[in-house]
Amino acid sequence: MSAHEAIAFLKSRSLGVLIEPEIERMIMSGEIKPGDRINENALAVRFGTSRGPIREALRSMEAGGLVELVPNRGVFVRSLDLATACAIYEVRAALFGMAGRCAAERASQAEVEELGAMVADMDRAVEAGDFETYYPLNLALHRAILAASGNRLLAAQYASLIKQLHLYRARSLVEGGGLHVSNQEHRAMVDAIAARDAERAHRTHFDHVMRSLDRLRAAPTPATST
Amino acid sequence: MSAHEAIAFLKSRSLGVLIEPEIERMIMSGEIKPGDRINENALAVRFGTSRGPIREALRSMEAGGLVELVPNRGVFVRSLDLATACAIYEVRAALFGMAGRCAAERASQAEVEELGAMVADMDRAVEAGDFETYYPLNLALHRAILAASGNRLLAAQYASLIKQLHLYRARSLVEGGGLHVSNQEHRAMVDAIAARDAERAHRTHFDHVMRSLDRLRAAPTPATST
DNA sequence: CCGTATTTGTCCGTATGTATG
DNA sequence: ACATACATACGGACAAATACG
Repeated sequence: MSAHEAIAFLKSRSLGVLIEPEIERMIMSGEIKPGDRINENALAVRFGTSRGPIREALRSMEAGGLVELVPNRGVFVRSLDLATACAIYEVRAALFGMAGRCAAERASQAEVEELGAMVADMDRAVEAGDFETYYPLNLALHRAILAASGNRLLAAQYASLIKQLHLYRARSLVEGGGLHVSNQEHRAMVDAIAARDAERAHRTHFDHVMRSLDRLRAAPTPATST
Repeated sequence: MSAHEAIAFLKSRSLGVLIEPEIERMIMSGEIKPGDRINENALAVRFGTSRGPIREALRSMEAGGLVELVPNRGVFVRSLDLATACAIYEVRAALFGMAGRCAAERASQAEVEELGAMVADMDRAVEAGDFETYYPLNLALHRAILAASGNRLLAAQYASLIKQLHLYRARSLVEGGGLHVSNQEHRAMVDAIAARDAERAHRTHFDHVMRSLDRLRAAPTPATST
């Protein structure tokens, strides 16, 4: 009875825990934008609860870096400037490099083959010029590498950073620009993992993110429109 | 008027924010131990507030990895097993390596000299066999390197990991064992920063933590007493 | 510069779920 | 296995601070 299981799951969790991912989704989808103030009462009526669980969820999200709590003023969706985005990229590079190292040491053979298949799919997407397919594949590859690292904390921290990067207004430039030329970097990363070469995996994964950081720094002040 | 400033500071913060570091201190000092359940009512009467701010503070601490919230059961001080502690060490190594790299690129000359002085102090403490002095110097050196990295997020994440490591029951073995022989590693780290050699700084800092991880893994199941 | 309205911060009461005898 | 005691989870209301006219 999946219905009973679902109800049991719902009842096994506090409302705050259930509400938190919903608010996250509202931020990620752009329904609420960086800099916007979040009205506790509005959210409470929207979710049909009181303000207590809302406040708890927001408190948890503050620790995750998605919102800022200003005393007696309210909670604001965090807005990242370029310098902060670069700082996040540096941490991300460190974590991703470590993920590559751990994956080279600990990934199962099945995981290695899965990574190789993903890069092959991305190659085909690049050949076909199909960036609508390439972008989610890119995200999936990164997630798969973090999963293959066998370090849950590493994966969680990395995922948290990715969420925070969505709060950088000009992120479209970074996401869109130059991705098609970087699949050879993906190939080098997965090759190093397949060769069980921890040092090379570490370096290729680290450099991959650091090159993205270079592009981010090089990007001029972007046009804010669209 | 520091008194007025203090009062203004107190009033500028919500109670939950003020209570959070107090609960943290109770955990760090051992007043509440890993695995213990935290009674919200008891904390509320202790701090002279209602349970609302307590719950908010605990919710924030959950995101920091210090406590676990079990629905309808309560909050428990997190208890780390060896595997989780090792996972934290891996993330810590990644962050610390990046901190060394950034410090080599961005530390001010004054900061470099300060780091050198700290290592010299630690050398003298080792010579004198004064480990009561050595240990806090060791912590201070690590903090100074993170500060010199110029990346606030990096420093915050690293500090969070150090807090979490206090929840590993057998940490005394890691803290006490083999520290006196590692000051040559500190010397190598600071030398690399002083030479502005980012690659070497990255490697020496990374290896420094990874060697600690090796000692942690090599440590047999410890005696739980004392 | 002041009064008003809105929102946050806090407290308390009640219900539900868990643990224990 | 049942009933009791206890702690948590939620809702609602009051007070304080801020923003606006």
